Amino acid sequence: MTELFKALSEESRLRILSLLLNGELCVCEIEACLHMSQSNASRHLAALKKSGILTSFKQAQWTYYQIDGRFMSEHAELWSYLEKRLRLLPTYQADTQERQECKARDLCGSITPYY
Amino acid sequence: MTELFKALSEESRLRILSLLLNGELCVCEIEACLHMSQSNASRHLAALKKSGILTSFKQAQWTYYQIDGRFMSEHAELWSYLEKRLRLLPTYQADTQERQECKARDLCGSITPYY
DNA sequence: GTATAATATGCGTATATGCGCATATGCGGA
DNA sequence: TCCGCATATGCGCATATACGCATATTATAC
Repeated sequence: MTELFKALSEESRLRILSLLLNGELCVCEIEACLHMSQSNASRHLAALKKSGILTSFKQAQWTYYQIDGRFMSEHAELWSYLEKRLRLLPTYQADTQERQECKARDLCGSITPYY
Repeated sequence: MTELFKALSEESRLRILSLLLNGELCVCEIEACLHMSQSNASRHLAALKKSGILTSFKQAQWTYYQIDGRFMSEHAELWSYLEKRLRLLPTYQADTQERQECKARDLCGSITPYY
């Protein structure tokens, strides 16, 4: 239980989660949206995955991370709380904006081109 | 938001919260139930208070801590989640047992003698 | 196979956190 | 007012965590 809260007690990780509310992203996209170093992004994502909040899958040379469905169902109330609060983060608007620009620039060979 | 999760990401503090599910306790009772040092108990309680989860009131020379009503209402979903999970902590049964024995021994001049 | 790109990880450093010990502060009773 | 108990807090130490830099690993394209 502490592991879960530890994972959630870091601002960068909460911002990552807020970005993932709108669907999966690869490491380099997170990196770009949050202006953080590659190693830093990778580590935070690994931490969130280790705690059970995220899952990942590989597509070519990219690793995509997304919210774990099991996490959402097994921690439904916590997740419902998070979902609302993450959108209220002071950084949410700007980060989401970056996300769109990032997708528009098609950084990685977008795996989900049609939307 | 990270402040809240930071407060919750420590096992001793979660155990304290689990004890407070059954009503307010003073520092020395927490100390006795969880077998922790006085300074340690005091600090954890101060941290939980600072994060907005607990409130305190003084009664003679004792400081009593309890879950803050505002926290429960302003973070209703999180609280609902916590309430359930705290009772599932592996330490919950034993800690609660200690709590009863503690109350029975009437460590401090119990402020709520009749129940 | 070789080169290149994306991601993961080892290492060192700075900072944060938990804890014990000692001490300060607050409160009540003699 | 002086003493004793409950609580808070300063200090030092050990450990954990976040970060950057460099390097390893994995996958693709040539």
